[in-house]
Amino acid sequence: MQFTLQHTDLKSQARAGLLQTDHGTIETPIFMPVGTVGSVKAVHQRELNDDIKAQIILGNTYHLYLRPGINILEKAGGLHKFIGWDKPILTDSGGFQVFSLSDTRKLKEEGVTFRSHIDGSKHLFTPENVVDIERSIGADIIMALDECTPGDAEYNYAKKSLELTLRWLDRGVKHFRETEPKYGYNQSYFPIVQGCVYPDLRKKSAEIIAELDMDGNAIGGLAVGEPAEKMYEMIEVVNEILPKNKPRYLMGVGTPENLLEAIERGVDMFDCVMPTRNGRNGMLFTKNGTMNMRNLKWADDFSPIEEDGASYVDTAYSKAYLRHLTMTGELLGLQIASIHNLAFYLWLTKEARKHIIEGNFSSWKINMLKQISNRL
RNA sequence: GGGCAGUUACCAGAGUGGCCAAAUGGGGCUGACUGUAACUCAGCUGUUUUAAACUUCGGUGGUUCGAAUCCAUCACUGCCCA
Repeated sequence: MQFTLQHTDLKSQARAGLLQTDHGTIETPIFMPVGTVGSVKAVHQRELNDDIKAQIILGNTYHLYLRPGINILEKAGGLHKFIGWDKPILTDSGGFQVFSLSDTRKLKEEGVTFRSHIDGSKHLFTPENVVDIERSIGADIIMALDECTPGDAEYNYAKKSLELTLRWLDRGVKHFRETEPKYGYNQSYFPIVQGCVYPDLRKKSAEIIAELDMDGNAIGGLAVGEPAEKMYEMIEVVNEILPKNKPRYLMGVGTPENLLEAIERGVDMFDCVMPTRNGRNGMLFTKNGTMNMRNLKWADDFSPIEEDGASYVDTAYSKAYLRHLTMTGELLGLQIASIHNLAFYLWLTKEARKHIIEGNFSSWKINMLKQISNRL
């Protein structure tokens, strides 16, 4: 994998780059749609490709390991083939499930034991076997197993949690270097910076990770309950240290505003369930602000979903129709909202990239922030 | 014509003397959602902007300290028998 920095903004840390993988080149900054169990919910691969113009999507190790299981994925020849997607894929390690399924997991030095949310069966994830599983899934970018520390964690807990994550990281990197990809193309292993909202922990974490000199680096444990200002502050602290010639991936973030603020602070890659999940729940993001499609005011608004929106669905359908689909629980409503939101997110990062290259990112961002903060 | 059952909020429907502005579900309104156990979750849904109070349970009249609940009567609806 190769990362090329094309432009760096003069007034900020924002950068535009190219990330080359064996499944194609990714133009950064980039938003990556989340396809947890091997599908971006309610969106066809063809729409993902042709309409949304996704360049890379996510899968999740924990979920894919439980279903369909590693055997099936190996028989299929890897996730790309299984799902019919020949562009890059990134898999999260299950670190987020350590956080989100905290009721059914136990952390130990060796790794983390989960109770399956499906049948209650017990499973052990270790830094090593997660690498193995991710080798079997065959994503282009695979993530280290970490503990995603809650945003409101006490210092002592955050410190211990970080130390465990770092010990896991050592083991994971070692195992990654000792193993080979299974499907004839390269995989890159991204370590994850933790440290909650504590600058010294974040610094320490970033320094150790910078030393490893992996193909790219991730910032995790943000947008998990801490104030947005803290998140921005942590990004600044971390990006001061993480190598400039490697892509930086801010995990699980976020709102359109979060994306712009993070891009300004030197982040290159994002993923978030927000465009798809909120879309399914009737919320639309547009360049003029957000809309709750269940609101009565759209009932007889026959204007396009978004005039000059990023997707064909924006002009193919009216607000009134989308509201109707949403209110009646029609599947088409989930599809339209998901396509719209993802197309908007991809448009937003593409536009950011364009303005970084043009050298007017900051003024564009200020204006954009104003627009997207509206409530329509 | 006779018999029986029924009429409760937007809809369906519980409640059969005080704990009832009235269960529950649906519908509706408004929020929330950040590396997806999420087509999910929360609040509100008689009126008065809150407190508190006021007006309601087909209509009218009555019994009672007190009625959605008991009685009388009228109206309407459904089912059954002619």
